[in-house]
Amino acid sequence: MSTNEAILSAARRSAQAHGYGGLNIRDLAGEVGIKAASIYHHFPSKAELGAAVAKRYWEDTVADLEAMSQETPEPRDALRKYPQIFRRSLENGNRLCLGSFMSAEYDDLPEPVKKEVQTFADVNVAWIGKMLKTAGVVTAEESEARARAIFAAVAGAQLMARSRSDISLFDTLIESYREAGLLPA
Amino acid sequence: MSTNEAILSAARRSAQAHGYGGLNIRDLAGEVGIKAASIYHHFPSKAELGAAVAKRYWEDTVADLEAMSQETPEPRDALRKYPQIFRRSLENGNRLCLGSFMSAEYDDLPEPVKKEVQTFADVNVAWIGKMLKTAGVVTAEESEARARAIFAAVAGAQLMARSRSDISLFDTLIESYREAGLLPA
DNA sequence: CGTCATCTACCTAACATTTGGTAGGTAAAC
DNA sequence: GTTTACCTACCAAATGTTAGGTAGATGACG
Repeated sequence: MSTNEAILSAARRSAQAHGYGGLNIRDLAGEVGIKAASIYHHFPSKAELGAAVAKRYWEDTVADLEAMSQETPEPRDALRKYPQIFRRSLENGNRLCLGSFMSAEYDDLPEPVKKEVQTFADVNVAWIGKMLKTAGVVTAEESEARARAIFAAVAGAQLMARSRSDISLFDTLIESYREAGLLPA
Repeated sequence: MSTNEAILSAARRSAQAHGYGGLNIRDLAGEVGIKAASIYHHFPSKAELGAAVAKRYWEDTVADLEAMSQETPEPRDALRKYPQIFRRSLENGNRLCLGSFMSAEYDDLPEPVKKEVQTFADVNVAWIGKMLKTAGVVTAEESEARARAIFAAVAGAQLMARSRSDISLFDTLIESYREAGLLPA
């Protein structure tokens, strides 16, 4: 793994735990095993690093979602697996979805970071919407609105589970969404 | 309004916009119209101030919820109004529910603040659960799980709407929850 | 009633630490 | 010999917090 990638991945982990505001150049450098000043050899500023992290985050998410619909061609089944993406963050050190954390911090985010955060939500909603439409769970007109609702609800579930450090709470919340009819059973 | 209350209310507004980490003693003092050092005449530390803010926040929420079930005795109708509490934060300067913001920051919160954040979620879930049970929307055993799901979903909707600075998005998300059957129509 | 001590609510001034960021150097790779 | 990848050493700003002081209100007491 190149140093560049090591920085991006450490920064991502930190940002998922402490947010953009809590992301700290010195600690970040320490985790990568270099000095703080060396970070600036790879990224011109914290803002640009943050934007790069957020960009890579949604790109990885797109890849995960594509892999998911490849492995699970039945859109209903793929949709059922969707919450796993958020679950994995919790498994991985009780971390939050970067998009959720940065949404909370949104007003204080540098402009380039804001853009990428928006895109993260967009790609999620687009994928969910496509699955809904293909599966015929709801009408085509409703599918985008429903996709947004699912995305927001799953993010909320992750937020709540995290504050209790309780992954099983996440599971029961998702199960409740299914029982209520928000997610396909 | 006493200085003490002025501090609490300004701190609350700031924390709802920037989080606990983004809450800043100097700026806070500036908004109240006193100097930073004077804050420490009223609160021993930022941590204790944060805890006081969070405590007052859920106390106010309890009062709002009680008023709501007084004004709207039919629990189904009261439940329908529940999202308004979150909507008001968005109306009031695109602010987030303090509980949501602090849930995101949870790992970095001082201990006294953590406790109050938990309580905020508890009182919300308790109220929603009581309404569900009284209204008979779901079985008594399911009502707590469903209450948690509703709380998490509404918080998620607020988070998403905020990052787009779009209150109407919040409304359509809530409407989607109703259509899907998560919230009573 | 007057005066003296105490308390309240604020202030100025500073301190230590943490932060993002820069200047300039070094040593190996190409 | 230029470029790459890192370093040491520093800076300026921001942050939570403290020390110590002041002006006015309050209350006790001769």
